[in-house]
Amino acid sequence: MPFDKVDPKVDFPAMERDILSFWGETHAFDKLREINRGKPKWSFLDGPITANNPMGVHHAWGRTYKDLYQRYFAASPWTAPEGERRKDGKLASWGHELRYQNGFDCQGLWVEVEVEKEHGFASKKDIEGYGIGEFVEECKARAQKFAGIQTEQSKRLGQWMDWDNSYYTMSDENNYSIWAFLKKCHEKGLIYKGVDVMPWCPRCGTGISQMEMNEGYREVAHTSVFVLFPIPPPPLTRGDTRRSPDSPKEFLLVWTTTPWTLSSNVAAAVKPDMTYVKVKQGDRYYYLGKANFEAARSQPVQTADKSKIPGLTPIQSLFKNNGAFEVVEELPGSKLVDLRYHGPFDSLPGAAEAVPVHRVIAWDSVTESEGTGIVHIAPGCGAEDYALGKELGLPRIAPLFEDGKFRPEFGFLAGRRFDQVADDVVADLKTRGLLFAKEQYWHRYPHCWRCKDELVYRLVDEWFINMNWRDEIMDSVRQARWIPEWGLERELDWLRNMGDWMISKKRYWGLALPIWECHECGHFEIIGDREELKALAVAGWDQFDGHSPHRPWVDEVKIRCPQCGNKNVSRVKDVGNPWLDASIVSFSTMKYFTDRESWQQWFPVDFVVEAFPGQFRNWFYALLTVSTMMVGRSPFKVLKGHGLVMDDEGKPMHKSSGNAIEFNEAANKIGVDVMRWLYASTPPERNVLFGPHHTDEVRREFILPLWNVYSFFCNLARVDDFRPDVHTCTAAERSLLDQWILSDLNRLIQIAHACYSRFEIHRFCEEARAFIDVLSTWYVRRSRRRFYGEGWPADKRAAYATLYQVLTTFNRIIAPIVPFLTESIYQNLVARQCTDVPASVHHVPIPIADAGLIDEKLSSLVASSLRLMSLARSARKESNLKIRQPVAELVVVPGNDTEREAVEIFTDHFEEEINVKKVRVRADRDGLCSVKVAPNNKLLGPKFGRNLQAAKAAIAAIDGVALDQRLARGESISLAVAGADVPIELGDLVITRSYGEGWAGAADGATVVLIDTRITPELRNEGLARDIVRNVQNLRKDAGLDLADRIRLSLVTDSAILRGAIDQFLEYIAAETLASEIMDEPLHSAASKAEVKIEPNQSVDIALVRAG
RNA sequence: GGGCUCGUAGCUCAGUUGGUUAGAGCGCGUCGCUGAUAACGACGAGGUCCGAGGUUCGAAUCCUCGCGGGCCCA
Repeated sequence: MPFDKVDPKVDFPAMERDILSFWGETHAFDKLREINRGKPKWSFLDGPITANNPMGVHHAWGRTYKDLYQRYFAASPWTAPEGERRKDGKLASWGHELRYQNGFDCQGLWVEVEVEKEHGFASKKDIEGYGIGEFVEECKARAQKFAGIQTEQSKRLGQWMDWDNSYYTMSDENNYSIWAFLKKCHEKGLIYKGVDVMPWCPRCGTGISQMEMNEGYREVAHTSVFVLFPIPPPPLTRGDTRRSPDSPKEFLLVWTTTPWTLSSNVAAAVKPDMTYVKVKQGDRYYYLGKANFEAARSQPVQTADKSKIPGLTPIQSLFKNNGAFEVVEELPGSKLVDLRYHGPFDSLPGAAEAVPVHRVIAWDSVTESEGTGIVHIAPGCGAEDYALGKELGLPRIAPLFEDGKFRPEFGFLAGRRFDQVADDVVADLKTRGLLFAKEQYWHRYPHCWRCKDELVYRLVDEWFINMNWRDEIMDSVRQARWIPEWGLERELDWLRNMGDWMISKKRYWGLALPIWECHECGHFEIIGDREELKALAVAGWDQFDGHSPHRPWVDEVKIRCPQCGNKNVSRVKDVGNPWLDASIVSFSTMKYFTDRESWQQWFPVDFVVEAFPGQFRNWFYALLTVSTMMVGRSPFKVLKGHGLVMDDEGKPMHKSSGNAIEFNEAANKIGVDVMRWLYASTPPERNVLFGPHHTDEVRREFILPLWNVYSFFCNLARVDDFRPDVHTCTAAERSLLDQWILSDLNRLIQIAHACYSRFEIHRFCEEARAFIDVLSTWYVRRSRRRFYGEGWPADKRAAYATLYQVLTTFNRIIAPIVPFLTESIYQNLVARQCTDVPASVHHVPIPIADAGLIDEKLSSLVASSLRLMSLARSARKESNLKIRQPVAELVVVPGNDTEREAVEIFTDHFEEEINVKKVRVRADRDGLCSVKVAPNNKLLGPKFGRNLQAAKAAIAAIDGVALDQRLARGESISLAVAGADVPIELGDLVITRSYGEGWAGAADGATVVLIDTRITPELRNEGLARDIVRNVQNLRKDAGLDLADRIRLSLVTDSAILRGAIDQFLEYIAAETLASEIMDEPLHSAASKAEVKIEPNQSVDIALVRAG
């Protein structure tokens, strides 16, 4: 069957869609699995994608890696790079059996938030009013819907996966598996219910874990206040009439950025070894830190628009604003400790517990740089405050409900949200004379990562896994290979610093924590699976049976307390932290609980790959933790992380900033092969910039050159009826360039195996790009005339056979990266031409290198000639003679033996490429040039040390030409510096040369290339003839003529010079332009004609028409 | 606040144990080449190597201190 015609201007996205249909119709993926069934296993575990929105292009990076490595190992030789070769040359052992299981992350707050948005819900009350069951079903449906959309998008990306077998973290299997894990933790006594002050989202009504909090910091302004804590005067002594007992005149000056927490003040902290001052203003005395008092202050955050953020007034200036003051005493903080004071809101019933215990306490974390040096402590409202209060046994006042509103016992604050009371707190303090100053304070404050509401620190009950076994997890971490390497240290660092794992969330859509807690005696049970629950159930099983283990159904089940016999023990209302859902998948999805034998064959997995921002503390962490608990080892052998996708300008892509690119849009516009190549070629630890600029570059520098070589080959092969099985050649028939390109090809195959198998694909991409560049701009460029002749002489067969082999082999080794393009090429070049070949390129084993074809010497000869060629072009440029103008001679003074040999071997190529009549090699430079001598500091530095400057001066005085000749004769040279004669060697000097009349040159290092610039009349005529040929060719092309069409050509000119050139080179012109006839009179029937100015005042009228 | 890391051309980035005139790709300009090419080639313009000190004959490179960005932790 002839080759299909290849359109050089192909529509890649359309071609990709055709290939997708082809794969579908031929069941190409199923076929591949069939081929590989029973082969050694290669195990990959997919990190689940959040099934909550359609994919963006940033999802495609990781998914490109996942697909390309799976495609590689599905067709790789077992022992890369050598493999095993059978007698018939085919690979004996290749390919692996894979699982191809994709994962969807379905449960969690992010889905809830979207469903809430659809209904316009503002709080948890709305959800409960709507019905938890309904709500949960809608969350399920949403996850299902977007899993479907993402599946279609992933297929478009080219991912070959067992889509019908995708796992969903919301599945019963997954949820019950987590129950088993939690039970195991409980058996080791690691699960506990903790009270903690933690970040809390009042809108979502849930605690926010440490890992989540890190994602939500934003810069905001808060009203901060300087507030006075009055110090009650000591009891009156006899005769003292100056003070009245109920109006204190001494105050602690306290600063806080969260005025609402003053309602819950318990203590005030100072640093004992810090210096404090007592400042007198009017009849009042104020205590505060000395350094704090004197320091300049600045906002912790800056924005681009500085005018938006006012500076902070130094405390000293705040005093100045109120009139004269003086520092009357300096004292250490320790003197303030134990001082009693009146709290700012002691009259509120809710604060009553604290009133009798208000005092100054010692705390080392107080700083001289922030606030006043006296810190307001509210153990119910802040994490550090809580820790300190716990240590000292202080009472904890928790003023807020779940929704962030004050409890009724907080007087004028009752029922109002914490973030809306600052002004009233300030006003109230002011009325009572306790406000010293207020200001707008800019800082980074945590916000809910999903709904963006401000977080608040709140005293809550949550469930935790004690992580005191972190050392075991660290051992697991060390079992894996981390790419990039620093990932290992990063993960260990996280494990060292992390707190206990908070696994509860006060929400609706998620894992139902299997904790049944008895409110009579406080005992709690952790249920390990559904059967266990059924066995323990004393009520509610019927309502639950038939439902997934989710709220609200599972909440119906009551058990009997094994400790106190209470028959009404309910599940805690909490759902699980969503990272639990994804943490278990190396067990749940791989059938640890249901088919242990199969699990053992796939675990630990060979490879996982995900974007690393966040995952060190999320999925990687969760996966390692669970696996270490379950089986005491890392669940993966190799972990690869990659960076973020940025926009064209390097800014992070965000839906909200409007620079995110939808996957579908990009796929339809630029095609996915381009996208995949861009991702594969980016070093994983870097962020990738994604945008028209970068995708165009990929298309231009890789995809198009490949396509062009392919279309060049194919379109010629079609006309010539090339048959790969018939038109073969022997090794001896191959030209040097053929041997060279096969050598480079085989070297590239070696690199390919090394890079794929070590998961360093970007290195291979760079090599492949360089290969295509040199194939296109050198091999094909220099070989194309070999394809043009009639019949099948040996050289033409060699050219065809070689390029065919290069294209098909190269195509196979890049196929995992660009599966569409390569399938299209394979179908045309191989599948349609040969019988008994696999139906898809992805069914073909990836070839191994033939080391016997690798010729390092030849590669360096070609590299040298490319370098010389470049120098020669540079010399031509110097001569101002365009390349169409032939010149008499090219002289090369080689810099080394390889260059000498390259010129001798590739003389023909030099003549054609540089358009010279003769190429000559000269051994020496005598008489060619003048010489300049400069010092080589690298060698002379150590030799002369501090006399280097003097040595340089001596060298500047040397006569270059004489020195050059002496060196060429091998004489020794010495330099008189600072009274000593120091011998000089050849390398100590840098020698540059310039050239004489009639020659133009270029040099690099020891290499010199010269062009004879003297043009004889004959050379000039030939140059003009080439100009004419070129213009005729343009006209042919414009006229839409086919390569092989013959023409009748008319060349009319009144220029004697051009006439002479035409007459002299008539045959040459006719041959080059396929003109069967050249006339010197107008051709009136011509379809194409043009007047062309060859040189100033030298024009020719060209007209042509297809002959016969 | 602590740790890590980065700062080089308009942009994205190389730059080896310190050593000649600091490079590449993209973009820009000039010229050239082309019947596979949406290309390609030659040349050119474009640099406070973040700043200030120090070590050294010599610093983009090593040291110290700043400034700025990123990441991680608090």
